[in-house]
Amino acid sequence: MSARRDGAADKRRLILDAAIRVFARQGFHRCRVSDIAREANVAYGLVYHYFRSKDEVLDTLFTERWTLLLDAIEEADRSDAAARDKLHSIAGFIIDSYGNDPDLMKVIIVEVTRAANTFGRAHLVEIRRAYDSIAAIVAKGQEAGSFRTDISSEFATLCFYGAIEQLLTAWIFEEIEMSPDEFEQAKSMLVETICDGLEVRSQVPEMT
Amino acid sequence: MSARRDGAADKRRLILDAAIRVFARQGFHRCRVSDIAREANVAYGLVYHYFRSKDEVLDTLFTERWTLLLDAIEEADRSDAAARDKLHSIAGFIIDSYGNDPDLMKVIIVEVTRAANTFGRAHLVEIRRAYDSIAAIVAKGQEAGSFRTDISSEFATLCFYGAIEQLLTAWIFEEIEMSPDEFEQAKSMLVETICDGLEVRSQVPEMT
Amino acid sequence: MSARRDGAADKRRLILDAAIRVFARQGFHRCRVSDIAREANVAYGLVYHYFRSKDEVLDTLFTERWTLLLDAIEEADRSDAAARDKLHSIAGFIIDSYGNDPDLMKVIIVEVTRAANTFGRAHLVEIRRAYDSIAAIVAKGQEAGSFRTDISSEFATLCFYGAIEQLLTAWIFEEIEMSPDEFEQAKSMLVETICDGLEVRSQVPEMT
Amino acid sequence: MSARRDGAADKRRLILDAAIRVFARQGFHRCRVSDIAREANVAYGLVYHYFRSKDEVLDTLFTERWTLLLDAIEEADRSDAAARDKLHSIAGFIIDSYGNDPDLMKVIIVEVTRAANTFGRAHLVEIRRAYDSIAAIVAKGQEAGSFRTDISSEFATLCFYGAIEQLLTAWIFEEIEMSPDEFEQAKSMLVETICDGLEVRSQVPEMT
DNA sequence: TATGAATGAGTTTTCATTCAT
DNA sequence: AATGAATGAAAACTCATTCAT
Repeated sequence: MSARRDGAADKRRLILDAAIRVFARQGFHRCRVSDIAREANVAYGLVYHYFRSKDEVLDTLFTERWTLLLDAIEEADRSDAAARDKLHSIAGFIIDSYGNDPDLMKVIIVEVTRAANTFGRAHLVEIRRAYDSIAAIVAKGQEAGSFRTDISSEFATLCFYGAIEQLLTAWIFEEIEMSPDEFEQAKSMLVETICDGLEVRSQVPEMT
Repeated sequence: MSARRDGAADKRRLILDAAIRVFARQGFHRCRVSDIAREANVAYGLVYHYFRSKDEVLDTLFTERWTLLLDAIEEADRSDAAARDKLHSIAGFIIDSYGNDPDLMKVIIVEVTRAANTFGRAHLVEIRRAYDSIAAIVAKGQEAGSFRTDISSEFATLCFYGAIEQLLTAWIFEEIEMSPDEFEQAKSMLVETICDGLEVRSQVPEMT
Repeated sequence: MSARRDGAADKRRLILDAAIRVFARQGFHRCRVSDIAREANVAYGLVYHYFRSKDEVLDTLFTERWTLLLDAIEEADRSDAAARDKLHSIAGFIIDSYGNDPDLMKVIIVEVTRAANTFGRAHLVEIRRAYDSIAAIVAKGQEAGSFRTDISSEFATLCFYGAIEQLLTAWIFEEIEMSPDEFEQAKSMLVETICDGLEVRSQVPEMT
Repeated sequence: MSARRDGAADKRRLILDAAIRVFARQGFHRCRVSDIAREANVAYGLVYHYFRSKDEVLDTLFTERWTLLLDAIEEADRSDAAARDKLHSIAGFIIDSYGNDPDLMKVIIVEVTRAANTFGRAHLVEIRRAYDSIAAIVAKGQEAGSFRTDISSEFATLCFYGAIEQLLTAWIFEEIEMSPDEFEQAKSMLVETICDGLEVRSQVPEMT
């Protein structure tokens, strides 16, 4: 939280980072606290010095990251951009998060966001807050006339977010290596799919 | 699998059905084998007479259902309908499955399909087979000229399936009660979103 | 509780008896559940099959025995004997209990009755019930004119019971071997001390 | 032990006093070293600067107080008073100790004197020394002809001390508030019970 | 003297699975 | 087929103690 002694090893951070790697590699449940400690090169008990429980380690990881996501969504919302572009920037943030730290995103998605019975439930409020913010963006797009109104903003949000998560899940589990270019393409394709749809537009040209 | 002694209580089925309820209620991990036995009104050991392990119970549940889904997808594919209608029928099958047996679908989605680290991984092949079949439908739509080709069929599939799953997840965890009508609407809105997109189509009428 | 298969080893009883020996030898806290299991020649988990926790094992041991004591006190109370004789029979019951099963009494006294901070507190109600019953006997003695009334029955009870417990504690920890005769003597001396007092009676005016 | 830098806060004493409160409140086992430190407003490690271990803190507390008791017994013994009065003064000292510092006496009784399996065993020698000194007083009373000789001095001591301890235990756990007057009464009643007995003396008067 | 981060051994409890009947 | 007692491996968590400043 505060700037600890510069240069000195911040063991708390060390533990958190080790946990990301271990959770990503073995999954939260298959990983013992001792695995985290060993990965962090730290004594067993130190994990409990900094965190009340193994759960709290994951909670911390999630909250750290999810806060950034919520900020990003809100920032996107505050801009003057078109709703479509706002969605692009949100998809972009999430995909870039994955690009920059795939292990962390894997943990967050697999262990929290999709773990509906355990941590997903525990963090339901925060997760829903993201949905709500996205829905607000869609709603403004509807008011502005650029988004259709026969599909509720909540429904649209589920589709949008569901598509993103499924995409990342595929990357994670198919262990697909993505190039920076491919990330950019994915962002665009995602927004195009959700905003323009898969169907070829009824070609008007022939009207000419 | 087969019709056992007719009329006699099929304890195996009893156990499977009890497992659905218990898994749905408590989650796979929070439920003990004894919970299943008690719910089924059956002796502890009988579960192990019919199933090699607790895992196998869930595996069985998943496979039973997923086979139906694969059949439904293939049947949809075999029809002459437009790609869009095929997608509608697939979404329809999944949503109806939820409508008819929400507990079972909850278990399948929460414990298998989204449990990327555990059963999701174990059933990756079967899950991917569904994706592939859907992707084939999309590809045919592209060949037929009704679906755009700048979005790969695999990518489109991820968006489509991700949207469905996110939708069901919301119903499950928000504990939203849905009427038959709302189910129908959801099917349509889903297909419309994915096929037509959220954006209002550039109005051509003025051409007239 | 019920008559289990006669002759067959009643593992529950086996565990309880093993626990008495182990608790007596090492003390409740210094003894691990695995020690009980090993002493009983039984698998670790079986202890938890029959008892919810290590605590429950001790609770059971205590309650089994304490119930007998309460019965003995009440039976003594119901007799027509003089208050003094009732006290004798209570002291007798406790001392005989020790004589017959010193390990069990050691456990009960050391781990429950004197463990004021842990199990003593948990069983305060039952312990107090014994005090109350004894006090009732004293009170009747007072009403009958044989016991002095300037010392409250509660106070008298504390002295009486405290003396017994201290006596047993000494036997337990000094590891004094007592012969049956000595036990009988102890009973009498205890009652004499409490009822007649240590001081020599004002000698013999009646001689004159 | 020694008079440390006068005026300066004697952290060692601070820790001891804090330990009394914490031990009394939570019990020795339920209290962590950090609880003592926090209660004393002192750094964690300082406890270990002054004491080798958590045990040593309790040992110190016990020994400090028990030494006073031993002194008091010996002083009583040295006086010319009757044995009965000596016992009164010993009971008085213990009861006053409780009156003046109930927390400390609670700790000593609950955690040491009655904790037969742990600290009671460790301090058996010192505890026995008190018994021996009391027994010596009784023995002198017997020699002087005021105490009956058919009850051994050791036995008498157990009754006397057991009664006192049971009394204090009741006060401690029933959380009975005692007034100074009641303390005085308790002292007298205790001695009367032990010396004169509970029974009404066989009335000789009628002989006259 | 004073601080508090760092260490790691120790134990209960859970529960899937096996097995004798 | 049916029962439920018996087995034992596995891991989180606690906390006394040490140690570097």
